Amino acid sequence: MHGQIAPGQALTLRGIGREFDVSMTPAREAVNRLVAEGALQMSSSGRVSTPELSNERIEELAALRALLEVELASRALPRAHIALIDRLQSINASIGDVVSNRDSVGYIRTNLEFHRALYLRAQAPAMLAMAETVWLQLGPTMRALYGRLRRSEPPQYHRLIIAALKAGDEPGLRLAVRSDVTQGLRMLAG
Amino acid sequence: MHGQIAPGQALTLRGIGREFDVSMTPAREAVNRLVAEGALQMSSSGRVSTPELSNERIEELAALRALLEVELASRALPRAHIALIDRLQSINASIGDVVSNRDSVGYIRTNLEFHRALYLRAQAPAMLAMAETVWLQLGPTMRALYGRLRRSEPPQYHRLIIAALKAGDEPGLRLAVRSDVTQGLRMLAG
DNA sequence: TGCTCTGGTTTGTGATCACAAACATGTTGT
DNA sequence: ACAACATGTTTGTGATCACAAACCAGAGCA
Repeated sequence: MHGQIAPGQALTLRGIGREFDVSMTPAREAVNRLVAEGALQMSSSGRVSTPELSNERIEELAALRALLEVELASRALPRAHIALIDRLQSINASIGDVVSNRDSVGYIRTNLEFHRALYLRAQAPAMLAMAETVWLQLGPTMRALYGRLRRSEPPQYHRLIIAALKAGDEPGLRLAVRSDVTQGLRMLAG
Repeated sequence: MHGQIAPGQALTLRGIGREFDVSMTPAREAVNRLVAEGALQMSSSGRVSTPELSNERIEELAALRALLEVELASRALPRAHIALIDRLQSINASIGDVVSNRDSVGYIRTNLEFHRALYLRAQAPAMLAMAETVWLQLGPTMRALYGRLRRSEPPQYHRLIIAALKAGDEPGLRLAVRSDVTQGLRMLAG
């Protein structure tokens, strides 16, 4: 999810087992779960690797993010108190740190932490789980994205999201979330 | 997905293995995948069972169905030729057969087949996969639903969906799909 | 130089086993 | 009568093994 593995990277059960000092069995279980969620792809012969997403697939997943996350943000809006907004601003500030360190994994993780903190207030665990499944599918690709656009500051739309939350402006919030979610990925697919 | 298992039904790895004449290992893999997709729940001690969904969860999953399936139908609309509409009408007719046989599993399966046939035209595999994940989570609950409302005819909204497809009426299609998807589940939750 | 075959090696799969935790059941004590 | 306990059984977990399929590199040939 955090882009620690590049797209197309092959994985073996014995290799994963060695890496985490377990036998093949727990590695198999973990891999099976990730395949079920679409985070890893499995060839007909059973070999697993991180997926290399086509442009069509990236656009589809971006559309899914927009669909799900706009709804989650909308549901979180009436429950968004000042403590949440403070926390979002704090997370957003720490994105600046990782950005200056050229830490792509840290950037992705902190960015998703921003979104998750907001969506947790929606009280919609199944919907949040689906959004996280999409994040999981996009993880390796987001790493590649970060390599292309050399960011120097936190995402601009995060400020708009916070502003809309403060103002209780639902249409503005929906637009801001949709923009934030599709912005980067559209560039990658194009 | 088809409601063959009632909500709250407990499953054991050895039991599944016996039922399908395999050892625990393939049963374990299948169960793990289904747990990852939310189709089965696993207690802290590792016992698995079909979930008994709370009303809040049912409403959330209904909202997810509406969100995803309205989008899928909308994407399928420009590609919906006469052959697809014929097929949808054929499937819809066969719902009448299973309904008269009080065959709840057949009813659920045919109903989902109707939706899948439409959504396949959307050319959005990731989105369709998410919709099917929701169906999977709702499977046991839909069986219980069928027991309460004793249907005597195909879903009324299926006719509206077909009519909207014929007319190329996107707003009408969205409304019809949303109604069809939320109608039954709302009754179950209420 | 490029293609095909052919060994050896790697890899996933399913089965089986040992073990500990959890469960159910019957017993005992108050 | 009821609760606490003890015991025997069920169950999931992780490890290991045998095996077949897939992969890969090098040799041979056109």
